[in-house]
Amino acid sequence: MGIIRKTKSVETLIQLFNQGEEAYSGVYLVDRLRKKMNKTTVYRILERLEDEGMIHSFTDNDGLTWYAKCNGCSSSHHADLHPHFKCRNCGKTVCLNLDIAIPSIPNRKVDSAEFLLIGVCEKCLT
Amino acid sequence: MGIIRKTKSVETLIQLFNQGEEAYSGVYLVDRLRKKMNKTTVYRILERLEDEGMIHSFTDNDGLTWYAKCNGCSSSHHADLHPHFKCRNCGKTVCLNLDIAIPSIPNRKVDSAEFLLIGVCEKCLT
DNA sequence: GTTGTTATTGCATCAAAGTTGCATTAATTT
DNA sequence: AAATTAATGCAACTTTGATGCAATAACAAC
Ligand SMILES: [Mn+2]
Ligand SMILES: [Mn+2]
Ligand SMILES: [Zn+2]
Ligand SMILES: [Zn+2]
Repeated sequence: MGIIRKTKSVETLIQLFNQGEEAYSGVYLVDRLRKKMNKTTVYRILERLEDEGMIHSFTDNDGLTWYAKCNGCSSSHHADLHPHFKCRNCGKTVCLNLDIAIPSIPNRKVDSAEFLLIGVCEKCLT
Repeated sequence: MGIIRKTKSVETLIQLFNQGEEAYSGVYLVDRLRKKMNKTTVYRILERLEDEGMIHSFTDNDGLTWYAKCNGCSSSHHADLHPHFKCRNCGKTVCLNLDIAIPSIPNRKVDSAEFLLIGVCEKCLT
């Protein structure tokens, strides 16, 4: 699993993620690429890019899945323990380059965490 | 909005939440109460209980909605800024009575946060 | 207790976000 | 250039939840 062939569709998505540090929801990507590729293709490429360690995904408070470029991940190791920020006004969502302290909980093993901050972004504040 | 009439179905759900400190997913509740009430009714009562401030909801990493009893909330004020823990083995999910420090982010206003810890619960560890 | 009002429920139907099976197409290998 | 097989498109499906509407049942007024 993972990307094996560099198709036109794969290139399109990779380029999109490399453009900015923004995160994109699956829904948004399907709509934005509607004319270039099928929705099934979008989701399958996202899955492969994630397997490869090129992007990571997370779930927002509405249950939607978001995707963003990884920083220092590989197919063998996904190191994406950072919070995300979602603007409840414009929807723009980004990765936050912050360390979050994972609280240790007695008698439980914590493997991963999803931390989503919801608020108003810089643009929407002014 | 909010509960107005104490129906049998409402009583059933309230009792369920008062039994333990566990969280329940909508899917689980619909299935568990399948013989007592319609799934539409389950979701509508959950909505009303949340409006009332009796329960709160959050979204897990699979996009499912979970519900749990509130501690000190009212219809006017929902104070549920606490993390949740989900066992990836048995699925059991609970509220954690921990303070989480909401990081302040320059130029952004943070209103709320969802913090989900994923790991293995006490029972599944042993 | 009976009657009237309207919140609540059940049922059918719909909607959105993905997922799956399968035939076709197009990268990549030989 | 031909063969191989990963990737794609399309249609159909699944799951979670929401909605419209007629029937029912709380609750208030008498
Ligand atoms: Mn991220
Ligand atoms: Mn909780
Ligand atoms: Zn914004
Ligand atoms: Zn467990």
